[in-house]
Amino acid sequence: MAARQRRYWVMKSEPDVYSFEDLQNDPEGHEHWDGVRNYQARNFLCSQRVGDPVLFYHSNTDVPAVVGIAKVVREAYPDPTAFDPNDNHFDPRSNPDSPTWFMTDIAAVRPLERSLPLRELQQRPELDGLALIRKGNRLSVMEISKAHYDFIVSLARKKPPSPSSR
DNA sequence: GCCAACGTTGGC
DNA sequence: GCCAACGTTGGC
Repeated sequence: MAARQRRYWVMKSEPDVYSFEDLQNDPEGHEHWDGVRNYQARNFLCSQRVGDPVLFYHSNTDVPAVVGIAKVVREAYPDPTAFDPNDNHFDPRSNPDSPTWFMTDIAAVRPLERSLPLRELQQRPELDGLALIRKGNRLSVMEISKAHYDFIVSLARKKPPSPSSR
């Protein structure tokens, strides 16, 4: 059977809550991505396959930016926080017999050579249409095209734009 | 802290 | 099924 086409992802996290450094330093080498309670993001999670590359994005911080590369190491399985009445993400409609919410495990691969601020990404015409830079975007898990993924990874190897050129 | 964008809820 | 109200996200 032919292998499924590789898909590429962006996953957002607030660095005050869980940063890329936290992922790198995780004693188990990976972290489960729980707490997703948006159907579109859930569907993306369930489409992830082991080995898929993930861009790690820091949101809700001084300089929102893509900071590192991770990868999927375990495919979707039920998110137990949905069953826990004491958890912030408790959802009484999800029951263990037919769970509504899922999570995947991801592991850090490496940090980018330099982090790429949202502001800079928004200025690159090559990234037109990228969901991450669309205003009002609130998804914590998004798909990204291979072209956009490759462009972002290569952009991190280039020098940042000089302030005078803005 | 403000506010725009968006998803969800619930009255009708 | 429509849509106003509300809550949340997240850039600024």
